[in-house]
Amino acid sequence: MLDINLIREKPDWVKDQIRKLNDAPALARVDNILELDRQRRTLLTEVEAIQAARNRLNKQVGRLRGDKSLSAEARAATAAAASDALERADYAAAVALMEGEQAAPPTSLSPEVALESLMTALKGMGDRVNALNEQVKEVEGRLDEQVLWLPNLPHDSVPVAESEASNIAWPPEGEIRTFDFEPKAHWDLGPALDIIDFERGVKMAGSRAYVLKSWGARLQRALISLFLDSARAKGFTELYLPYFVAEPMMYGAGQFPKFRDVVYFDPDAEVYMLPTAEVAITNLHRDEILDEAQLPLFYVAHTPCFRREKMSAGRDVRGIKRVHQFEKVEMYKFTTPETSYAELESLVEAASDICRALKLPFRRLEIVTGDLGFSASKKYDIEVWSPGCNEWLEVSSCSNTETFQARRSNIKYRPTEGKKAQFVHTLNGSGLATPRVVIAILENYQQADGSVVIPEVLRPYMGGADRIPASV
RNA sequence: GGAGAGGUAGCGUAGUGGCCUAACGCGCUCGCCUGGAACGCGAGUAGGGGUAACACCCUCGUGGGUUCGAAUCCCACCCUCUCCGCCA
Repeated sequence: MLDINLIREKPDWVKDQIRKLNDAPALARVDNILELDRQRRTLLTEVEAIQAARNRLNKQVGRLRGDKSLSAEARAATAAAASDALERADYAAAVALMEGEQAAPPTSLSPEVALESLMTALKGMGDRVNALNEQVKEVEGRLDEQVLWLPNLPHDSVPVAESEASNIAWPPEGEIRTFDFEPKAHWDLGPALDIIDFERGVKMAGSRAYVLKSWGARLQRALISLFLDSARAKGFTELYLPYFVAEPMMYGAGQFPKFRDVVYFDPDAEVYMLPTAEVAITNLHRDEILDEAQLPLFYVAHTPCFRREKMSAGRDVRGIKRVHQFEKVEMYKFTTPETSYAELESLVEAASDICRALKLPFRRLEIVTGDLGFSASKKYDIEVWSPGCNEWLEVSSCSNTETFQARRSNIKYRPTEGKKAQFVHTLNGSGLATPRVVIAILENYQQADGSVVIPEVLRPYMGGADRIPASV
């Protein structure tokens, strides 16, 4: 979420930043937001003035009724005059009369009647406050809705370009193997090795469902353990998380409202299945004020991820590259603003180190403004080479969202030097996502005889086995 | 799922319609005292909105309601604890 003060104070700069994202609908919202913000503040000024007057008047009601030093005539006069002032909506005069700052002219009304009329006037004032508060709520609702649709703004270091076609690929690391036979794609290798069963997966759960079997299931479980251990060795605290969350968490992480389409929802329990562990970890410290001394906080969690892939229907339909349910290990950092960009670099390195350990050829992709996505200020992807599919597969995406998620989730920290609490920066990065790593291992480590060599670093997690045998 | 008890500022607690502009204790910060500390004494110590800055407004689990006025009364919901039932 962007800071409304920033939008109000530098609207043209904000618009320039959004233009870099190539997001016309978002751009159009800015003027709308400015207008709603103006309306909101105008209404607030009015309602708060009435509330302030009402608070003071109410305090005087008890005194007017109970003060024995006041004569019946004086009470009647004050009540009648204040009541008249309220009729004219002259709140200042009513306050002055009730607080005794201003003398009331005599009245012919009885104290009872005058008091009754004052009560009626005060009631009207209360009704007016309620009506205005309704309006404030309505305007605020529309304002929030608009602001929640605005994407994060890019960091100055992000290359400005229109689309993903311009993403900057860093030189690949690791050896891209040359085969003396035609390398197979995983959708052929998997069934041949009897470790991926597409047909039975689809039978049970529909399109894009799959079953990992035997060495396939074991390979994935080994990878998850490797990923978690690798992060833990770098100081990340392991978490076991709920796999579903209540709606506000989806807003907090920036999934909602824009990506409502991609999540699974249980309408009875009113909970949403995680599309990524990032959603849960972001909200771990929701509504908290952390001490600067606690920061940075590093977390890692393995969770399944559930995505409807509605918007990608028809893309990557073969194999297990794009599926409704997959496993991911997610790394996450809560940092101060001063350190977040250095932490982003080390986060990408942490993901890269896993590819190095698995001896998979990989490259870093520097994401340009037009492909940044909704929540990131800066983003790098890690892609591994997949010789069977003949493409680079995204296995990690590392982002610094700066205060974007922290604002939505209300996560602050108190600086050591006594200043006011301010928003933390949050970063997230996969480390890594399977089954894409399963794909890469099968395709990169396949042998002419149909077997697949198990990367050395994984063998301790697979009972010491060094190979997935070709025949069942 | 049933019964009961609760939810008040970092923590613990008080507060049953206006003196709550939320008290007190602990913790924390600063000052005095001291050679330096402890003790003692004094002051400060939630968040949000709003303003050029004040003023001011909102928040006592959440949302409604009653009332001139609600932490306090009424209704609904959420969560925690104790007991019971069911259960991997």
